[in-house]
Amino acid sequence: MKSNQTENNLPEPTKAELEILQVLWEFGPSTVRFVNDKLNELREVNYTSTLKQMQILTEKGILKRDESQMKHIYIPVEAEEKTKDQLLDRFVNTLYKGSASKLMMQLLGNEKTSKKEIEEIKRLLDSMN
Amino acid sequence: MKSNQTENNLPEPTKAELEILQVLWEFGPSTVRFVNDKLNELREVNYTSTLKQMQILTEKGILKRDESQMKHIYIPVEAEEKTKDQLLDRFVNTLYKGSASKLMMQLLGNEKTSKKEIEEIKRLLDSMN
DNA sequence: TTAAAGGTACGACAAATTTCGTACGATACA
DNA sequence: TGTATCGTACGAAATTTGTCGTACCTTTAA
Repeated sequence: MKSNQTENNLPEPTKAELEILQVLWEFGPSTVRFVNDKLNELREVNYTSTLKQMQILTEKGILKRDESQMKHIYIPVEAEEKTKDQLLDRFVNTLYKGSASKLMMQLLGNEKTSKKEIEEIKRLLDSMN
Repeated sequence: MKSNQTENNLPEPTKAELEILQVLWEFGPSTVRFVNDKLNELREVNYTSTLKQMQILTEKGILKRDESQMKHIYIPVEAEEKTKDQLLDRFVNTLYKGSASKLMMQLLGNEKTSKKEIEEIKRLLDSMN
């Protein structure tokens, strides 16, 4: 048996799970039906597939749900920022040995990062002082 | 059938594949034995498992190999920077809707990013003007 | 009061990824 | 020259992840 846990003991969200989290982050606590509809704007997914995923996410402790009504309402346990922090952390560690500035360099060297974005970042840093 | 391709048509490296790439990036072209030994410093892996992975990576066109000797030498096809660019790009798009500055904010808000790192980033930006 | 619509539960299947056993060829050297 | 060692090839098992069919419950409205 292999356990796939982050340092604070939350299982790593998979790709499909992340898709669901994104919807919940964007639109707040939602029903399976709502999430499934959103997903279907991007690709075809069966309702029960989404349902199953959300049930698994609940088992894993990534989502919790309000069962007081027939239409269960699902809610992320951790705040968006916190989960993203974990993912970012893992990403930086994996690819850049934990060096944020290395990641930055990559980002700045990347042609996809626009001048406008760079200005934005500069402003951000200056305002931190 | 589901194809998992990046925009420039390279299959996405999986987790285990990434581990192998890291070793090759760090130590340069290597034999399976060498890579396997490195991996085993982190976790137990069977030699033939690593071999198989590297063969798959070669089939996918992510690695190429020099078969002129009995001990084949494996080499990444794309430069480290390029592959990381792709991964970073995907990461930013997935989690931050493509906004590099949003990622930055997350990075700066993250307690794991040290003051020293932040200074480093500032210097970097200033030197870009 | 029943049929349709919409909900959950859950086992089973499918696909992708990872790991490994076994076969067998090369090399080294006692 | 034979046997231990080290290499590759490759099918298949194991695991993880993703999808779906079916059963069955609840609500709604004719």
